[in-house]
This record gives sequence, C-alpha cells and structure tokens, in this order.
Amino acid sequence: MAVRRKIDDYTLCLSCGRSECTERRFHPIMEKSKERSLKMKKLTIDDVARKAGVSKSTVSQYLNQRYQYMSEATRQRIAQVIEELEYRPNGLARSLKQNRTYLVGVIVANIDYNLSIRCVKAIESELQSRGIQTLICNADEDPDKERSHIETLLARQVDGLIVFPTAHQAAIYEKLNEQHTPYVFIDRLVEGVRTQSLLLDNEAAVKMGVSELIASGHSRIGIMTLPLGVQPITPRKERLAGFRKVMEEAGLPLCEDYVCSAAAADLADELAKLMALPEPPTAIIAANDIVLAELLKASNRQGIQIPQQLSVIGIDDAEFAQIYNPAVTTLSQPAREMGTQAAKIIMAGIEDKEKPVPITYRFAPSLQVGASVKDLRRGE
Amino acid sequence: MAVRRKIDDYTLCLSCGRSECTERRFHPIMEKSKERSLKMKKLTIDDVARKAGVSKSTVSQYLNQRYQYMSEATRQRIAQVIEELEYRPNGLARSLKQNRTYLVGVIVANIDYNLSIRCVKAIESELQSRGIQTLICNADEDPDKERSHIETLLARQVDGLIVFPTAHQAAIYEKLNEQHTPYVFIDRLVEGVRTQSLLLDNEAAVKMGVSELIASGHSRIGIMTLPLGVQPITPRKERLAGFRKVMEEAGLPLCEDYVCSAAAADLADELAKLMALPEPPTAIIAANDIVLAELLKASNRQGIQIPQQLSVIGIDDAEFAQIYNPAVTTLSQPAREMGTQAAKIIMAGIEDKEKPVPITYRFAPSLQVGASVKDLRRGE
DNA sequence: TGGAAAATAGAAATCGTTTTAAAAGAAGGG
DNA sequence: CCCTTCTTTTAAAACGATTTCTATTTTCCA
Repeated sequence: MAVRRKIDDYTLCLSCGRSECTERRFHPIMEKSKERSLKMKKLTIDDVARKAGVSKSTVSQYLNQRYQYMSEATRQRIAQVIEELEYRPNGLARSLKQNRTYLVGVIVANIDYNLSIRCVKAIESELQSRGIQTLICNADEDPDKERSHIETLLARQVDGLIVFPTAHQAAIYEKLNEQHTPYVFIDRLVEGVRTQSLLLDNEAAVKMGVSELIASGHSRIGIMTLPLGVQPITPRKERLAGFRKVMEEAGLPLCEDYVCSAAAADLADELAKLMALPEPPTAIIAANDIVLAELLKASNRQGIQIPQQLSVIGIDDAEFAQIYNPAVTTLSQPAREMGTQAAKIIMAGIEDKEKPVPITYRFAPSLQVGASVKDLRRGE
Repeated sequence: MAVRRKIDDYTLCLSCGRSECTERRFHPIMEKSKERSLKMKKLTIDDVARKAGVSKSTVSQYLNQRYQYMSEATRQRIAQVIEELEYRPNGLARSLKQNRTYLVGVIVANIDYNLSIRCVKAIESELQSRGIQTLICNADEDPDKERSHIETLLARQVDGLIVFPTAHQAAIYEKLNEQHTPYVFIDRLVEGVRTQSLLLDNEAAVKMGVSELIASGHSRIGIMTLPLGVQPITPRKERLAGFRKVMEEAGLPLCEDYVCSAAAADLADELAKLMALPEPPTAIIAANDIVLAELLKASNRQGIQIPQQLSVIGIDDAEFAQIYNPAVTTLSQPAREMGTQAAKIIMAGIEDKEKPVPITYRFAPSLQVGASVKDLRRGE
C-alpha cells in the first residue's frame, strides 16, 4: 500500500479513512512562492522586436504572414527569435484590435442528451478545422442560464453563436439580429425568431416509427413524452403532434389513454397504469432518450418483457439502446451531420457578413433496427 | 404537410427527397445586407461617459463598483445611462488591462466517457458560481490535440487549466509551472509532473470489486481493459496492477488467460475466447465504461447469459449499467465531488497566487449493487 | 551618376478598457 | 477669508497587439 500512496510528495488516500488524512483532505497546503511575487514579466511583441533588431510593426507583419513587407533575412531572423523566446502573441490584444475572436459559443440546452454531445463534437471538429475555437456552455434547461450565457459570450465578443434553446425567449435573439451577430438554432426552434435552424424532421421520425410498428401488426400504439409545459419544446411538441396526425392518417384508433406526457420520475407509474388497462397498448414509442431510459428501467423492475409483452421504439440517440438486451429499435438523428452543418452555416455568417435568409433545415431520421418490436403477425 | 414546411420563410424538408429541395439543401441563400456594410459602431465606455456628462474614468469606476469615488447623483446618472443604452463593457479590453480573463480551460481526454461529462458539469457549476466561465476542449485521446489546445488556451490568457491528460507529455506542463499558470490533473496523471491531481483510488475500486465477487463465491475471476500501450493511461494501469495485487492478497490463483487488454473492437473476440476456455472465468471485471459496453453487447450477441453464465462488475459511471437488464453492479466514481474539488483547487491557485504543494488526491469508489453477480454459494 | 520605383523599416494611432496621479470643488477651522 | 482636508472628478498612461502612413534604403535603368 505504501507505494501507491507516494506517487507524489503527498498522496492522501481518501478511501483509507485514516484520521491523519481527514483534516487536510480538501485543504491543499500552499507555500508562498518567492518568484511569484516578483511579477512575472510577460513576453511581448516588443521583446521580439528588440531582440531581432527590427520594429514591432515588422514583427506584427510577420505574425500575420504578410512576408512581402520584409526581406528574407529579416523574416528568418524574426522566426528564429520567436522560436528561441517561445513567444506567443497575446490573443486578447489581437482580438481587441482585429475585432475578431475566432471563438464561437455553443449553448446547449441540456448536455445530458446524447444528441447534444454528438452534435457538439461535430461542431467542434468542423470549427477547429477552420481555426475557430468553441466555447461550450450548458444551460441545464434553465432559460435564465441561457440568457446569462448569451450575455457573457457577447461580452467576450464571440464571433457567432450556436444555440440549443431552452425556451422561447424571442427578445434576446431579436437583439442579436439588430447587432448583426450570426447565430443558428439546432435541435429546437424559438418561436417568432427569424434565423437559420437545424432540426430533425420529427414528424417523419414518428411516422417511421409508427409504420414500423404497423408493419409488425401493431395497432394499439402508445407514446410517452416528457411534459410539454407552457412553452412546449419543439421536438416534444412536434413528435406528439406528429403522432396524432400519423395515427389518424394510418386509420388507427387513437386512444387518449395511450398518450402520456409526464416528468421522468413519474414515467414508471405511468407505464404501470398503461399496462394495467383492460386493453393495454402492445407497443410504445419513447419520444426521447430520457423517456426510453425510464421506460426500460421501469419495465425491468415491473417485470414487463420486451418485446414479448411490450414492443418499444425510441427516438434519439441513446447509447444504451444498442447495448440493452434486446437492442432497442430507434430512430436516430444524423447528429454529426447536423453539427457539421450548423458549424458551416455559422462560419458563412461570420465570414460573408451577409444576412442569411431564415431557413429551417429538416434532417431525416434513420431507422436502427433492433429486436424490441414483436412481430404480431407471425405471433413470434 | 404544408403547414409543417412553413415554419419560417422557407422550410426545406430533407426527408421528403423532393428534387426541388436537393440543390439548396446545404447552400443557405444569402442576401446582401445594406446595413451590415455601413459598419456597426459599437457602444463604448466613451459613449456612456459623454451621455452621462462625466469622464470615462468615472464610468470605469462605476463598472468596477468602486462607488466611493463618486457622488450618489453621478452614480445614479451613470446607472441610468447604461440601462438606456444597454451598454455592456467589452470583455476583451477588460481582460487585457486587468490581466485576468475569468476563464478556465478544461481539456478532456475523451468526452465519450460518462465520467468526463459528469466531472465537467460539476466543474462548470462550481466555477460559474464564482463568476468564472469554462472553456471545454476535447482532445479525443490525441496528445497533439491536447498540446494544441493548451497553446490556444494560453494564448487566450486563461486563468487556469483543468486537464484530463491523454499521455505523458511532461514538458508542456513543466512550462506551465515556469510561467506560473495554475493547473490540475483529473482522472489521470502525467508522470514526472509535480502538480495537484485528483483521481479515483483505482486499487480500492478493483479490490471492492474482487471482494464482492469473492463474497459471492467466485474464484475464477478475469479482467478486461483497453490496451495499455507504451505510455499506459493511469486508470487502466492502476486497475490492472491493482487486480493482480488484490488477487494475490486474496490468495486466489491468477490465471493469465483471464487477464486481457484489447482494443474495443476486439473485445468481443476476446470474450468468446475466454468463454471457450476449458475452465472459463465465472466473473469478469470490466475496467471501464467502454469495456463494459462492448462486453454487454458481445454477450447479447453470443448468447452469454448474465449473470447465469458470467458475472460482471464494471468500473466507472456508464449510464447504461443501471438500465441494462439485469442492472450491472458497478464501482462508481464520485464524479461530482471530483469535479467540484478540481474547480476549488484551481480557484485557490488563481486567487491565492501561491504555489501549491503537489498532492495526489484519491477518491473512494462506491459500490452500486446490481443483479449482474451470481451467488455461487447458494447456487442461485 | 542621378533619379524614380520598389523594398524595407519605423512612428504613431488605434482597439476599449483600467488605474494612477493629479486637479478641482466643497467643507471646515482658525 | 485663507489654508487644510476631504470628496469628486478628470487626464493620461498603460495593456499588447494591428494597421496605416511616412521615411528611409536599395535597386534599377537611362
């Protein structure tokens, strides 16, 4: 044990419970540093200029790769000095003067959705390839946090914003329009705001799900979503509305008991109620990741066999859908593509300085066939 | 359908496949904006000063809440003008002058681990409560990306860095020490670098796992990890080494066939090989999220019954462990606490300007009992 | 060799703040 | 009524770059 506890000068083992550790657990011991006090002088462009024997304007030209303004010799000298000194220009000063930060802010409504993370990864990778850094903020479904993040990001002069909005705060976004800050919405819309948006074709997703169920002989189909609330979040609203419409189009009876919107914590109860009906549904569409998770957990606990007793189709990109036994059939979103496109659009907005026509891009879901749908026709 | 396609001026349905959409799918139509060209003049502190009839120094004092330098009347006047104009100070200029950005960079080795996200959420929330913004970067297990992220973040003058390192690039971090930029490691260590680090007590985790299995009568216990590689990543290395040690301490025979490190894609094969042994293990410890995911998927496909045929214990915080049927017993990390502490430590480094003594904090894992371990004693 | 054009270097203004030191005004005491 | 002593207010110098415009040097050609 001794070895493990000495990886560094001190290694306090929080699991050992020894009394000697307790006191200092979370109180890092500091020691005054002499060097720190005598203010570290930072390297500036002047230092480089002096050492290279040129003016700082020349160095600046070099930094911005305008080599036509200097002789080959100067160029090399500057390069060498920068190398030696390990000089790195101060991004703040640069951005201040250039009025460009090469920063794009991403505000995620809820980072717990797998979709968010997948989109963000795509956004980051696309932007990075263009030399832009991404500042990710999580609003945690709180409109106030969303607003405050926008304020902070603007104060930092970000070049653009990609937003998974939490609510319908049109006023904020109107202001962004006024000051010509490019922004796009992704996954969800904000009512009354004219800008570019990228979303799943939610109705198509529901339709594909229902079709799949019908093809397997189901007709008693239900849907579970999170609560709609006063300002319904786009995907929930569209998926629910889509469900009603699609069922009607398919000529299937829509039983209101089969349509349920409830908070995550209440979904288990709702499921129990559904299954206790004289005529329970034979299949349920889980309108998103979170609903699917609750649904699976609840059916484990309640001993509901999937798909023998209940067929399930999920919408979204939950990782666990593929891992669950049986694998859950889902309608997944082209998250990578959506993120990449969002990034491209925002870059167009930043670089072209032209006002884009508001467009809502709709992305097609794709069916990931699992084994969570029972084929009623063959009585499997 | 018509309604849905007109949420905004244009709504192109990417799922409908109509030929008319195809062309413009990803080519946002731009229109020249007249206003954009006549350069938006940004509101500055001068505008406020002029309108309030005071000097800009006074306004600046106001902005920094040093009200003792002005009369109550001026104070109110400035407040009002700022309100009217909706003036927001330029963060770049501020940071440049103050030599403080109120930005902390977080570099995540791999954002696909649930642990990463949970830590990041905790970090973000702790920092935000102190008025600090978090800039999250994903290194994607690529040391070059890690390095480049550090460079960019430093160029932006972040106040501190929280790093889930990808490899053992000591040199970079030495430089951080030299220039007195506070940073901490989390989840993994970098060999040869003296700083504060926060990690799971990996050995304790393995020990708890093995104990749990022994308590249920298992003795043929295996472990699966991702590849160790040339520069072994801390948790893998420690968990594997810990396993060997703990088995020995427990007086159990350690069969080398039961110890396997392989890439995610090869784990299914490895599992098949293990189960095909004349004496297959009765239990396996999955050393992290990814291994557990592959293990579960593979056993689904290979028809291996958990826990009847094989007991499983996972280390880490995979969401799907609780959702899987049966729920998987895991050793989970106190991610929230780790993140919060990392944030606190980095803030201490930033504010106290004192050099911390290098400490490696070890966090205790906790056992989440599921139903993935068969009790061999009762022949369950 | 003179002079114009091209190449190179440098001075100074600027970006939008903060901060310091000093000026101006008000109040109080003798 | 002048001199202190506070209280308010302001001017000016940073912060670390970029950029424009001018000055200097080279080069080249007649």
